[in-house]
Amino acid sequence: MYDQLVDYIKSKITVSEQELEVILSYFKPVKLKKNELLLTHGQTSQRTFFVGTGCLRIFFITEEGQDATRYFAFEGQFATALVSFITSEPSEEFIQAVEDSEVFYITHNGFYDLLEIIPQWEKFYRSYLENAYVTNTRRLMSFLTLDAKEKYRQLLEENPDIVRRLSNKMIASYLNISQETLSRLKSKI
Amino acid sequence: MYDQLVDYIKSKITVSEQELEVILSYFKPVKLKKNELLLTHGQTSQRTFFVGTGCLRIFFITEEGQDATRYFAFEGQFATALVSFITSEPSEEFIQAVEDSEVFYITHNGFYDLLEIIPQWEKFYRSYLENAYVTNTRRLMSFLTLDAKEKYRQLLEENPDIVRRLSNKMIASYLNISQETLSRLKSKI
DNA sequence: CGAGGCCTTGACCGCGGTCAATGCCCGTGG
DNA sequence: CCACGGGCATTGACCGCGGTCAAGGCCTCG
Repeated sequence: MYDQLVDYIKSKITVSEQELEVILSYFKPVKLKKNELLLTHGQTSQRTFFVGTGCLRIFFITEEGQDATRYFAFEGQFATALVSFITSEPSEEFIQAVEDSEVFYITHNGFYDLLEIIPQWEKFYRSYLENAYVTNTRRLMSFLTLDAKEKYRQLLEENPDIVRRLSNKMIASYLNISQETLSRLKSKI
Repeated sequence: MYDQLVDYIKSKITVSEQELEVILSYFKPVKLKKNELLLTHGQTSQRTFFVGTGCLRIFFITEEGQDATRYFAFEGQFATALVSFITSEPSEEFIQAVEDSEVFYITHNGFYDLLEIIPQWEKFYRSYLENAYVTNTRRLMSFLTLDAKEKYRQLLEENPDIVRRLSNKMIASYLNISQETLSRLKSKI
């Protein structure tokens, strides 16, 4: 049941079996129903999640009440409201299960304990941060350069899963366009 | 002459004098004229820069030939085309001196050597990545939620230096609005 | 002194957002 | 099992933000 998580960790760093056990002992499983929130605006992000089955999304709500999705995490991916996790300040972002899901979490304290206990964990965190940075920067560049249609095209190419699996509402929120515009785009393609 | 750099490093991590010397030995100074490029599109980002005097900017050019600035680094700040530095792939981004500048650089290889040699350097990199991530994510959120006027207002509050010191062209590029729009905004405030 | 770059201002217009109406699908309870 | 209600998707009408194009003035540097 922890297999996916083990595979993921081993794909990033080299650790002994003992170390692996220590690492795993910090992760706890949780089951989630669709739409359940793991973190809301104003709370401090104290946990990082690994998705076993289902899907989580990280999003925030603008002053006008629209939601904007920053990230979807499917099976085998990590996710958290990273800014708040790093700064320990109240989070702008929400974390929500998009479908019924089974996830594992490690607490912020646990995560930082591991940085002290397991030398390789620092490398794990490095890789996590690097990935998060690259993903986010690419996303920033897309928003600065692409119009609605181009954003949708890019999504179709680079993340067809998202389009296949999620509702228009979710997709529109991820592309930061209105549902109506997305609907019109789809009918034209 | 290396004082600023020393202060910066000491503010981030605790190192012995010997370690500090090792670290500094990896940094080389360069003088730059205004508009000089340190990296252009298609090259791999092999260096990270620390600004002693002057200002660097990181930007990229869209298909329509507009430039969009991702980051300004003033005195006492680090800067690089981080995505390319991390991935070792050709950079989308350019690095340019906005003014006559004096900077120090460390090469990608040097940087990774230090990760092996100086245990604390891993922590330095961690802090660097965390900052870069937080900055970029906040920026992404601004672009998703604010209109032109609000972006300008936010800039005035959070980075008045940029407004005071740089040309309208630079500011507009940073806010990702046209020079004309910025000009109209300024006249209204 | 001339040329080129930057800033400003006006005219125009297109992308994409909002509002509203309608249809569809699905889950829930009588 | 069917009826109803609520959420999601589609489509049309409208319009405003901000971009482009163009002209004119100013400053700087060679």
